[in-house]
Amino acid sequence: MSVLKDKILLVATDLFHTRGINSTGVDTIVAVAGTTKMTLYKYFNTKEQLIIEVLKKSQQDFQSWLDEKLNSNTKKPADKIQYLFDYIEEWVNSSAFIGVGFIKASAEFPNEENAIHKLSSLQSREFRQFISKLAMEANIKDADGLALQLSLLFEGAAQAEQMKRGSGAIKYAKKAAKILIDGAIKQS
Amino acid sequence: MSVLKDKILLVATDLFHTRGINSTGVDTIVAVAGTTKMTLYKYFNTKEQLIIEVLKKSQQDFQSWLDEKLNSNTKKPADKIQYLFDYIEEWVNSSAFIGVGFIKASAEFPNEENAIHKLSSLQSREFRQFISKLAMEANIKDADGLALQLSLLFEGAAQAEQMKRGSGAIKYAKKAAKILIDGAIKQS
DNA sequence: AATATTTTATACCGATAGGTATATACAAAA
DNA sequence: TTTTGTATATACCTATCGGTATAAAATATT
Repeated sequence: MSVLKDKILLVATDLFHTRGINSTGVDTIVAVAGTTKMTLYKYFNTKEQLIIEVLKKSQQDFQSWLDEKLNSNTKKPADKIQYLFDYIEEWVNSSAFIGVGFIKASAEFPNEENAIHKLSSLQSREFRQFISKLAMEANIKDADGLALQLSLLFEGAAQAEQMKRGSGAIKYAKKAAKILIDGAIKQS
Repeated sequence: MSVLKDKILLVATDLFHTRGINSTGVDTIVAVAGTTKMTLYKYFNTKEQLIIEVLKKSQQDFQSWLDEKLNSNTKKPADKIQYLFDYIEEWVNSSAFIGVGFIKASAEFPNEENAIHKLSSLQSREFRQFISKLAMEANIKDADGLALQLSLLFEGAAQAEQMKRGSGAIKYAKKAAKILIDGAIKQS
């Protein structure tokens, strides 16, 4: 990938999170990235396409980071779900955390027919399925149900952190997750 | 309140939720409301002021509805928290539900210094305190902690419903809430 | 009925939105 | 060294943004 395309993606990601997507013009992006609109539109057909690529990259980066964290922990796969919120907490509390892309995007593009909204919805669903897989490996009976509940805690905590940075919401989300996981295990 | 001001507020509320706040221009609002910009700017100094009044009214309406529901149920105040998510479910599943204003607004105005963001943050905090009061009346020890957890479920479910209408997330949020409430009561 | 006052409608303001036509700078290939 | 193709920069397009000056219409007062 071109170094400039990468720079544009990086800058756009930051600006979208700190100023909002619709409030960030392409002129601002290229100015901060130190390039021009012609260059931007060479790599991205439209602003919508840029938004979509930003969202995809953000989610991929997070998933990769999370996968590695979970795998570096050499425990049995069945135990991964127990550590999920520890890593989520680490991620949320890291200085690099600037929010969850698909949460913000779905708010700015509420129309369910919109391509960006559809992608956000898909990413949310995929993350839930990822949790569900962890739950299944932990032999939890209602894996999908637990995954949905944990994803609500995750999205709620991300939301809370967006409203007030350093809210500490994730700490309580983690506690709630433990209660729900333990309860689900008992019934399995 | 003037009938036209009321109409503008109503139309703006709907458009903000269905199209997004930043994506809805004042021209569109007055066109749908059947009036003109001069009239709008007579009642609201700026678009920001209109947004703020829309947010305040939305939250007041929801709180009033919820209060009445909780009070019409003639149970002891200590039991109200047990029914909280039943009413939230009713509200979310009603056809009138179009989302939670402060959640969307905080996503569109991420800057913590922004007046709209500050209001969103305040409303989220106030709702959490409302839940905390219910928890205290139910003699729950860590009322604030439980309230925070329940608010995460609430905001997560609202988020999920925003991503995919009719997701059924609220049903599982309700189940999770029951587990957390029962657990908190046991420790009190 | 004539005047005074408020409300509404039209037309416009500069700034910025996303996007592009054209020209120039710069490589690599010949 | 000249040619050829690609990447970059400048300038500009139309549409729309939030907001307003001004004039017409409607209402109230005398």
